[in-house]
Amino acid sequence: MARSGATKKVTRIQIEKTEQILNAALDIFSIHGFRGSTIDMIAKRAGLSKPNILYYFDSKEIIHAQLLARLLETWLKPLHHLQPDGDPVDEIRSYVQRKLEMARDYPRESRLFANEIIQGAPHFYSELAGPLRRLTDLKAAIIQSWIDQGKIANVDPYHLIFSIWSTTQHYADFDVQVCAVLGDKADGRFEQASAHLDRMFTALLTP
Amino acid sequence: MARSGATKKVTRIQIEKTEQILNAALDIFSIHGFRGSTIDMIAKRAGLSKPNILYYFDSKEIIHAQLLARLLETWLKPLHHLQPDGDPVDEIRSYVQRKLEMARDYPRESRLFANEIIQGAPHFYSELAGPLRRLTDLKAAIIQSWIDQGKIANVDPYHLIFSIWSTTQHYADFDVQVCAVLGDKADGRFEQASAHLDRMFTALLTP
DNA sequence: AAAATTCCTGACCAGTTGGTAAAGATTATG
DNA sequence: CATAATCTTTACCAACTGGTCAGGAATTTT
Repeated sequence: MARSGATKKVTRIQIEKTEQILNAALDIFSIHGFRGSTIDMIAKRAGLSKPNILYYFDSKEIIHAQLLARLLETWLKPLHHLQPDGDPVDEIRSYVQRKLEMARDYPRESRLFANEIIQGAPHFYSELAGPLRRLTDLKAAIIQSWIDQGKIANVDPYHLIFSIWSTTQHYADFDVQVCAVLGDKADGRFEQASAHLDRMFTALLTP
Repeated sequence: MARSGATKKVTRIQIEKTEQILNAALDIFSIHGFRGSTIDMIAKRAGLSKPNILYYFDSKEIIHAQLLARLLETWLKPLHHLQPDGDPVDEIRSYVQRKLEMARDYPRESRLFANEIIQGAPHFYSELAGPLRRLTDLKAAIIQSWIDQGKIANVDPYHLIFSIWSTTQHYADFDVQVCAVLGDKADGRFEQASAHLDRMFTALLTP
């Protein structure tokens, strides 16, 4: 049975194995989505038996929930960095770059997120309507104040943020398509994307 | 047994029911992906029994394959419209608008596509590397020629196209997130997006 | 309206899936 | 080193899944 709360002591093996399982589960869930993944797939990937997985996590749903819970934290971090001081255009440009780096370095997390949202966020809606919305409101207000001060061009702050999310995550979620279309030019795709997106958002925002 | 090729005559009922089934299947597959969907779900949605579904389509995979086959056609149509004559900036702007209209009017198709790509395009890769790539190459060349003639700003044609795909499809695939973040402003999301994307790509492309 | 064809259903099957129970193997602890 | 606690496996189960089949119902054709 999975350790619940603070009642029992956490052993070395528990730490190792839960990490191992969550890592394997991220591989599987990020590709097949929740319903398309099986505990056996996760077990095989983790090099453990199915009942052994269920010794550490009470159910498939709990593994998934734990991955999503970890995810939001990682996911919102780059947006937290967007601060009112400093040059506005540079602030947004470097947010774009951080987001693109995340797409490059954490594609599994991006796909897990995308899978969940596409399916209507059945396990994640409260996080969207709660923390994500609050943070977005906060940062949209900062962007709006820059607009009001004439420091950046007049854009819809929310849709600017959507554009940043979509263009950067595209390079994680749709990587197969990007590579298929680029062919042998695909090797440098993240550098090309970096330059392109920098140019695009600079052009949009420079007053 | 499913009618194969031109050997047998196609009846009225066959036309109605196959349409009904494909429509229901699009509902289901676009939400749950291939592995996450069951024939029973499709049957229930179509108001038919499971064996009845399998009377018209030999297998679950064939239903999915047929949806994907129809999809590419619809999907590439807006890009076909991008023509070398006419004002370059306007050509691209209206491509963006057509793509956004598709995201608004055909969100299920967009999600079916997204699900397939996120999972590594297991049933669709040849379409990506074949027709999609060829068409993209063609249109990228047109865009490049506009750049060479100094009619639009210097951008990477491929990544410009990726930006258009990602920003527009975002409003279909991530609709739940968009609505959750926008709250009561969500009603006008497509009009806002239209104005925002028009501004963004105009700013990017105007020389 | 009879015959031929097409359509539909209930019962069924074999394989998969999430999850359990109990007993054995390993590790930590007094 | 004995003993308690933790960890792992084998065997298993009930529900679900894709798909089949034989026969009955509806429809079309003659």
